[in-house]
Amino acid sequence: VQLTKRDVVGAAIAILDEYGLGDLTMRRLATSLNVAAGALYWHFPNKQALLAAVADRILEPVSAPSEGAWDEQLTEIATTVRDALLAHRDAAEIVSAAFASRMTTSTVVALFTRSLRAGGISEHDAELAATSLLYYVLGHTIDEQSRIQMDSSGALADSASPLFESPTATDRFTFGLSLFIAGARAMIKA
Amino acid sequence: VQLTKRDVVGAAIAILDEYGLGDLTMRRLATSLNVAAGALYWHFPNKQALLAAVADRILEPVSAPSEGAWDEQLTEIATTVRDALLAHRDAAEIVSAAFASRMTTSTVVALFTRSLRAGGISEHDAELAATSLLYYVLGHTIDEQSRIQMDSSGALADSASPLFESPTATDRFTFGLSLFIAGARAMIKA
DNA sequence: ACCTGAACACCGTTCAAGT
DNA sequence: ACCTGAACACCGTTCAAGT
Repeated sequence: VQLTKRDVVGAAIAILDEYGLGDLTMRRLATSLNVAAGALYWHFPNKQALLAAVADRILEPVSAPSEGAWDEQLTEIATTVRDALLAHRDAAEIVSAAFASRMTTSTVVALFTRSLRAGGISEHDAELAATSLLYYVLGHTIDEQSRIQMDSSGALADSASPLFESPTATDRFTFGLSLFIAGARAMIKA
Repeated sequence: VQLTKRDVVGAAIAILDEYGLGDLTMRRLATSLNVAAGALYWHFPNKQALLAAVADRILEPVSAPSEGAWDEQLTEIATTVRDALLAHRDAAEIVSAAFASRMTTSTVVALFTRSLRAGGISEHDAELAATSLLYYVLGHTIDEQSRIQMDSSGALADSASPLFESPTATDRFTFGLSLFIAGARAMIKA
């Protein structure tokens, strides 16, 4: 059978979850697909493009928020994004790089922008605020996820999955999120 | 003469400014110092530690803010950090990685925390807010700096330095910063 | 104490040639 | 159209041996 882009991305995520980004090399990935390394370059122009596809797949579960107040929608989207990132090892770093390289097709910024507009913020300001919020979510989750990696040497006997959400990390995330929303609310009143 | 850590970090920053992070390899760095690659490993245990030292050097110009209102202090610190990052190519990425690896000796979070405390926020909340703000500053500047790199192919005939601050980028930065400060202000009133 | 030379075990990417 | 084999030009890191 033939190799599809979907297969390649799936295998990449499998390596990611089991061994981490440091071990996600083109050669290793090719081996796990029983294929020569060069074969990957027929499907993707380079590693960066492959990682962008991985980032898109990671963000796939993020969808439009449920009906509700704009601030509740922001919270829902941000939480969903964080959950999607925590579901795969080093995902925050990969998605962050994909955004920086502008190779992702993700719509998270658009989702944030729409909810902020619903709150009565101008299109221009909503876009700026949306990217600011994304910086926060990515920054927080990268930090959180790198801490998980460091702690994994100290082998904690906790949940079944190695990728669990620490309750205090969730609290810290929620705190920064509400700080942001309070700022947006203040901007609306002014 | 002998090689000092300071020399190594200085040479690393010189390569950074001229060729970027992608070209900052241990071998290239050693060559620029007229030394064998192995010599670097007498001064630093590994590349990560070297980059952490580079990050510390980049943040050296960041110092305590002048006397004034807490919100003005926050703005001053954040602006100084951004300026320090924009002064060297790919600096935001390096500093971000250094923070994630917890190898930096930088005191920026402490500076942010102190000013927030001066505004009347509890120690606990001030620390959380300080890291949130740092995530924003780093996220924004990484994005901004990666854009500079992409544009440099389109060769813009602008300032003398290739590392200039785009006025609109500064506006965007200030917007997110004031959003954050508005959130902090709302928290104080509550 | 500080550095060299040479090696080890890798990388991403390209490309003629095969099917 | 899709993939292999083999090469090119690199990496970070280690370590005996030198001074």
